[in-house]
Amino acid sequence: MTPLARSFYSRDAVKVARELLGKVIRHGGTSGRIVETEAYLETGDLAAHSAHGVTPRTRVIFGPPGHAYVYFIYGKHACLNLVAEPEGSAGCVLIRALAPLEGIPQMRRRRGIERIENLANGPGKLTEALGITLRDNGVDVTRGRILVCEDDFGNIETGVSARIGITKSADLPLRFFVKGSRFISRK
DNA sequence: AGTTCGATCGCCT
DNA sequence: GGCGATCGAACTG
Repeated sequence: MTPLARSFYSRDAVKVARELLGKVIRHGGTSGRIVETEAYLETGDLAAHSAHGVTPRTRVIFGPPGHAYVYFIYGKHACLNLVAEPEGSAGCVLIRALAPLEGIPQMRRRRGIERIENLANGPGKLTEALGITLRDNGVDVTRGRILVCEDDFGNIETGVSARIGITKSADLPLRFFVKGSRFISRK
């Protein structure tokens, strides 16, 4: 399983979000297939953390593509993004759900539940299942502790919808998911 | 230094 | 389907 090249990420964030479906994320002994993503854009997107420019938190988003942007939300959860667009531009992709592949017993222990559909069917759940924390912010996902690899699955039927859980720029069709997957966070 | 608010989750009814 | 937990980032003064 070869990691995706940096050139994969150095493109339009919408394209990257779509094409990440079916790819595999690994961390430690755990991995999962991406079944749900959301794109966050540099322009015309008030929901993006980067909407108000570079801050200590958002600096990674403006940095080189193919790195992890991990942020803390609601006093509890870490969420994983992959930085897209060339360095200096601010697109990124939120990973919202995974179909668990390897290390499922460890994921069950970390999550404290059994049901496989619920191990990684949400942005806060999948970081807990894979053991990804704020310390992984800025990691190079083409060669670091977190790796994103080519898939060997067949064609994917892609669904599109508005993004989940936001109030600003809420109607843009920037959520992508594997149609019919049992592992997505919502229909 | 104080305030507001959030790209969520899980428990409760 | 509704809501409280929980805390850091960003903004205000």
